Amino acid sequence: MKLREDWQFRGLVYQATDDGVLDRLSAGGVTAYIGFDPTAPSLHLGSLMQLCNLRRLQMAGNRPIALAGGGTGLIGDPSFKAAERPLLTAEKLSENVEGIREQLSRFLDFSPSAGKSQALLLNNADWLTTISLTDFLRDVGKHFTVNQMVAKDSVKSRLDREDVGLSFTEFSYMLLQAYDFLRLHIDQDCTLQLGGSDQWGNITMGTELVRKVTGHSASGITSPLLLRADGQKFGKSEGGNERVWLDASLTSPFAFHQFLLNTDDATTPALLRFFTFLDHETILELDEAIRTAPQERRGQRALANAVVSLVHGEDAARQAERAGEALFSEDIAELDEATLLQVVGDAPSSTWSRAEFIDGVDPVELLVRCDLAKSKGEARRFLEQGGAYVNNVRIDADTVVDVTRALHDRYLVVRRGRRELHLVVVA
RNA sequence: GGGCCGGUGCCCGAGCGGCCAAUGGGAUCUGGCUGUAAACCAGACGGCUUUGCCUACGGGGGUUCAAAUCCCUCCCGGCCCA
Repeated sequence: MKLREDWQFRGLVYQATDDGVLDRLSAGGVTAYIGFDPTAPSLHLGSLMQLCNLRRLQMAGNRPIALAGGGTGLIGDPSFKAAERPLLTAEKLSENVEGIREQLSRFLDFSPSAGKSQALLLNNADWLTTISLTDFLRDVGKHFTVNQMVAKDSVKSRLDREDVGLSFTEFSYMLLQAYDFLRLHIDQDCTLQLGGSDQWGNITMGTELVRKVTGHSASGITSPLLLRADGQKFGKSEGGNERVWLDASLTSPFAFHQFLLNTDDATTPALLRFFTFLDHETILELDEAIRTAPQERRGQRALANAVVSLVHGEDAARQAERAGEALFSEDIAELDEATLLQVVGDAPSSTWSRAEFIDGVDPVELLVRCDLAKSKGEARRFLEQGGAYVNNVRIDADTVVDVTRALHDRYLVVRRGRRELHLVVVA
């Protein structure tokens, strides 16, 4: 299977600078890079597509470069952002870069045995923090007009806004990214940059700079923006709501698995294509299963298992799946101790002394102390609305939670709503 | 530096002296239906020792019986001018 056909089947290409680029990738031997913003100590679901794409092109015999934005992160990418971002400190950034390095190695082959397609991780802080301002303005800035920079869609909304502006710092970002491409082209013979569709403007700045400085042609490919069926962004939300992280300590494999399992029918076929390495035949079968027997959710199951396996390993995926089944379709009180612990194993837990349960614990306090409610008011609300459960039995504000409710005489599985869990161990 | 406009709850955005913990929309959350989905319906959505109290409308100060609302000042943002 040629990479070209595979990428077309999966719909991985949103825009490309030229038609030939997929053929060159299919032939192998191309060096390509994707940038990752080290704005957090872990990559999240939004980066997963880019990770998969790097992996795909490496498997096709090309050389992937993952570029950590330790330098560009100091500035902040304004592309399609509504407002200026707070600047991160250099220390924080280098910490984050380390975390990301770890995760990348699960997706890419960094070992010498990969030969010519051995993956590379670079940090643009290495060159961006050392180049002098005057050199930069002469060597890079000279090649672009403010006119064309202002015309970019990625910054247009910010220029039109009446309440917020666009600082020169952020405006310069696109030049820094263009310079990255130039450096990688000169130092590593890199001829292709990939990214999300929001990166199109930045990528074309890079291909242009490479062409102007070296006379060589460089290419760019963007992937479609991941959207849920209702048009919302997928896997994260700008408003600081929860993201789905690839780091197991930030998003447990169980939570990750559950998230994917709950993907709506309309979005699942796309995610199977973007996030998995399943063959085409299997994917088409799953498409069919989603259409004809949606209640079985075979597509979602395959998606969740494939992605969690990829990110956390097959054992973790199996365990997450088993935990979900036990939690949602079996009577939790029937489980033996070992199984129960496996099921709720990676939920947050706390240990309470037996003495606290002699007279029973106030349900309000229980929810708050289990971090399932942010305040007592919120806890009362959950109880009133019927959104609180102990061992899958709904409780209300008058329920006495004492040790007689404990499973195996020591476990209370406290749940809020559909799937927020906390395990209380009675010691 | 000057002129003008603006800073309200997670976001947008009303309010412009008391009836304001603050209309409305979005997001979010809980429940119902269902397939641990979507759509839809219902409810909740600052905190507490909850018929009341406390904290909140950029920060500080003031006027007033009473301020998100008026005045002063500082900080921050936008537009225009220098």
